[in-house]
Amino acid sequence: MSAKERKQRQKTEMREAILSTALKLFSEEGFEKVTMRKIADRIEYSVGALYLYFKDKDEIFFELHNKGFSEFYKRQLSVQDIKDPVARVTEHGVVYIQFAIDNPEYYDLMFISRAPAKIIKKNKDWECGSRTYDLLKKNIMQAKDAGKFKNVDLEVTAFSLWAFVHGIASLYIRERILIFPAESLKQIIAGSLGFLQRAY
Amino acid sequence: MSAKERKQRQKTEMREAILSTALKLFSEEGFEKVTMRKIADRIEYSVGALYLYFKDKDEIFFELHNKGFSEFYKRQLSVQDIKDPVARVTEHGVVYIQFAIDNPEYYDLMFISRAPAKIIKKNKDWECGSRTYDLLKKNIMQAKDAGKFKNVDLEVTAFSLWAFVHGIASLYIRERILIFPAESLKQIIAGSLGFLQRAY
DNA sequence: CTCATCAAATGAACGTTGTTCAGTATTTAT
DNA sequence: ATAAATACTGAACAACGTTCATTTGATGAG
Repeated sequence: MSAKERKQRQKTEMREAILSTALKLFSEEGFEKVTMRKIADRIEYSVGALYLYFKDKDEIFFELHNKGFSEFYKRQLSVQDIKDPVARVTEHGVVYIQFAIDNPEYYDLMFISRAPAKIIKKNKDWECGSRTYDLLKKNIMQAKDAGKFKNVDLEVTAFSLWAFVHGIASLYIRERILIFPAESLKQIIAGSLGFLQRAY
Repeated sequence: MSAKERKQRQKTEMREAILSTALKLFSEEGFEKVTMRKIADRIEYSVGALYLYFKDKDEIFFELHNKGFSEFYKRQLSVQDIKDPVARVTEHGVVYIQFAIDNPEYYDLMFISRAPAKIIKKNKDWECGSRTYDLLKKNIMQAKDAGKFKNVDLEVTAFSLWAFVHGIASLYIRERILIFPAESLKQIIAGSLGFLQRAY
């Protein structure tokens, strides 16, 4: 059955080619500038060919959104190196914001854009996101054992921390904090992460 | 000079007609579905006519964004009824999120969408936003006098509170919190506002 | 009242976009 | 070698924001 296997391999190879080309365009010009025709041009196929491998543009973006989460999870996992569970929780936030700053296009696609939302809705569980979320919750629980986050629900705590860092990241990416001069921005963000720790 | 005056009046009337039609479409179908042709159809003018009153679509959206801020400020101003300055700060957050839930399209345009960003950038100061922000800072200072927010910079505090509620609002609007069942969502949000108070 | 002037409004046209599908080329199986 | 299945093409479609040569309609002068 090597024929069928090869077929399968070629199919996934083509999918990968499309995705990596989309990713390149996407990083170069931002995901709003990525068009089906540009992708097709780069891989030297016709536009129509793309639709043999992906249902529509949103499906391509959904796959990129997954790739983003894979990189995101890797970064979040690195906080486990830290011994102190409380510092670990804080580091989740630092890493979160750093990811958003380093990969604004990815972040946008993952947490802001409506593009992959349809599929997220359909899948209902959003597995790629919850993996990281579970990690955060685990570390919050360990911080609880160390005496922090007393008298507050775990779900509420996790959501609060997420909302906080997402708020910072999304205001930054969608350019709503031009009020602050670029120099002081870093300090304000660092300061606000400090502020949040008062709630521990 | 009544002729010129009438001209002027007609000009602003037309602008208002365009804006209110755009607003209607916008509330009915969401701002991403609003097209120049649909606006033109409704007011029974040709597409080209719109461009005699607005430079481009973004300018229309920028005006709507301003209208949104006007309503937003009205709501935020209502917190001044509350005597206790600390409760007042908390109420800023409650009102903020309620506004986002009641007017998701407005909120999107005001704080998430890229549509009015160009003009925001050009104007540089974002007056409509800073008016509310100043109100918040004033109330934070009064809460400081009442013994809260000790040892933390005013700018950092204000930004932190904003980022927090914006995080909640934007995750809600861009449908990233489908994880939580709809029933418990309200409680989680209420809980997280409680969580934030631990940092006061 | 008539006519020239000028702003206001039109709508066809342009260059995009995502998506489709009848037709063509290529590969596979007999 | 030939038939069947699969892969691919690219013209075409509808909808988008935007532009501009043309037409319309109101205004004021003679």
